[in-house]
Amino acid sequence: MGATKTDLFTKEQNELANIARALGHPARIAILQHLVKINACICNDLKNELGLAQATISQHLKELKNLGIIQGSIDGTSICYCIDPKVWEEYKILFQTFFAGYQNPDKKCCEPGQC
Amino acid sequence: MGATKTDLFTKEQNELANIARALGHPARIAILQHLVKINACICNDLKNELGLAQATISQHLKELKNLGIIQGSIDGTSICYCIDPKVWEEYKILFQTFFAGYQNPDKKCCEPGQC
DNA sequence: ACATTCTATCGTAATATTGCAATGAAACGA
DNA sequence: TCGTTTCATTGCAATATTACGATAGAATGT
Repeated sequence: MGATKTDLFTKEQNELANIARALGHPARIAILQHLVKINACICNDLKNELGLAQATISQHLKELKNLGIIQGSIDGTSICYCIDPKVWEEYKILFQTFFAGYQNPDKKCCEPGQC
Repeated sequence: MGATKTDLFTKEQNELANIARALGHPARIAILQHLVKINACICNDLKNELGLAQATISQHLKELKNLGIIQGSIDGTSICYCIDPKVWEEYKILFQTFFAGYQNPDKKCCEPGQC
């Protein structure tokens, strides 16, 4: 035991959970926010921006790239990373849909005798 | 090493990452979706709904309760869980804001010579 | 060719997460 | 009171994540 039992859940549940888990680290949030802020590609200033080692940043970038939300292209000795607009939009809608599903019920929840 | 270096990041980044990580498991997504679907409190049918052991479900519920997105109230021998509308709305806006920050730039990203 | 720069990968250690059986604790009904 | 039901907690094992130093690979400039 110890591994997530993905087979118990739907494809959609696993997908949303995967995206959420990828966003579930402040370094990766910071990377994405930085990319959003400059609204362009970044090449080498990530090590100064975050306080982490180069190898660690590379790992986080790899996860975000695996998720598809960022893309990298080689530019000489450095690599340009930027947000993939399509995937960003797709995930945005996924979260929107998830959160939009809930409507605040007028009747109070978890009142005695309700269950 | 091995622990996340939360001190390197802002409170907002850590908060968003924490929420995302809590959503980063299909069982917890499934629990929330189930709560959304019935739009009321649940008391005991979670073990049948998911295929996990009671102890495991209890753990996931605890995490969601710690996050604040669900609340539980005692009803006899069972416990009613339901979504906390305020927190749900708060997190909904947090993710909306995060995703809304990015505007698809008109110029192509990661073109040669751009960096 | 050689040194330099930038990034990915490997190896390793520390820590966190996931899952379950077993055990507790609290409320209910007979 | 005693057994039942329901959920939380504990203890443990398996797996995943995080972080970094060291190393390797690829492109550039001299």
